[in-house]
Amino acid sequence: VLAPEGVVAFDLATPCQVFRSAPSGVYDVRVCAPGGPGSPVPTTSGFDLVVAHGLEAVAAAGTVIVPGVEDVRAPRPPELLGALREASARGARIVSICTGAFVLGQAGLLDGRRAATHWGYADLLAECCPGAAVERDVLYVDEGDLLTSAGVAAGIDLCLHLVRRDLGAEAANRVARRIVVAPHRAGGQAQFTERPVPPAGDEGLAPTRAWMLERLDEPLTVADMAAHACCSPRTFARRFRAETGTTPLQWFLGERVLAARRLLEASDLPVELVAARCGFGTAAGLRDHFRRACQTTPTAYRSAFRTAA
DNA sequence: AGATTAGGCCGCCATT
DNA sequence: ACAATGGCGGCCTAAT
Repeated sequence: VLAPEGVVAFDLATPCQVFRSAPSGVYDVRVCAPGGPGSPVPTTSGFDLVVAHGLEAVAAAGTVIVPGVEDVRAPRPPELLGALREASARGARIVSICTGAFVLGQAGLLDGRRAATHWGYADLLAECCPGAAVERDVLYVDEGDLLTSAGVAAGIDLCLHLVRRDLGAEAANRVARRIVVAPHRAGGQAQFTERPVPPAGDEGLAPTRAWMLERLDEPLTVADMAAHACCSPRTFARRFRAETGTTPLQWFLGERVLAARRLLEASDLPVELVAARCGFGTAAGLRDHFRRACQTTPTAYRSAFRTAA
């Protein structure tokens, strides 16, 4: 995604590649499983790549990613805006990174939708695009067929989110490992955390988070967590937000869902047991949070991503 | 599914 | 003066 000139998003070992058509500045991403449609290029990852170029590619793409633009006010070519509108109307996923949201705005795709952009441009976007509900403090916004992200790094988070949705948590983790970034930053996470660098290893609350991860299946309360961190619940919550950008419970629930996804992908445990292992008291609880995070049910997710053992 | 209840979150403020 | 803390009350979310 960071590649400035029409090349590759992640790298050849990942299941996702991005191309840019030179004149329009439109990226086209294809993610496809082995044996999928298009002109597959074999890779070492087990996933094939499909190469596509130009505005014609937008007409066929399942996902179109619009990268950041420098002059956000500059009017974009009408043929580009038209191609984006058509793609969207036909059901393609439209994605923007950073200031790419301004292009979507010009195409009218943000009206009535929630959207994110770089923090330095949020006010301007709201101004240029009065119909859009600009979310200022999130890494990215997933509206299903419209996804927008804050700065470039948040664009990586968003793309990982896409890979996770398309190919499952395991594939996303492989990509994350390969490109050396954190495996999962949820979209709702704040753009700013009080500490510029997240405390690594044994600093701050990291040990407590590690401790929590080992107890995903236990009904921990914030009071319990605070006790482990040796401070009051109030202070714990405050420090937690400063370090992670979320609240203790939200982070914990997110990790539980992630664990559930991994279990669903890698095992045949009944949903009831998956729920129990991941700290959801009941399968209903799991379904509830699962739907919220993944827009599907655990069973549907499993049948889509269960890796043949 | 809907209502009740327990627990979490956050602004505010006094205290350290 | 200043920064961090922790308790309280009210609103909101999650669990039952």
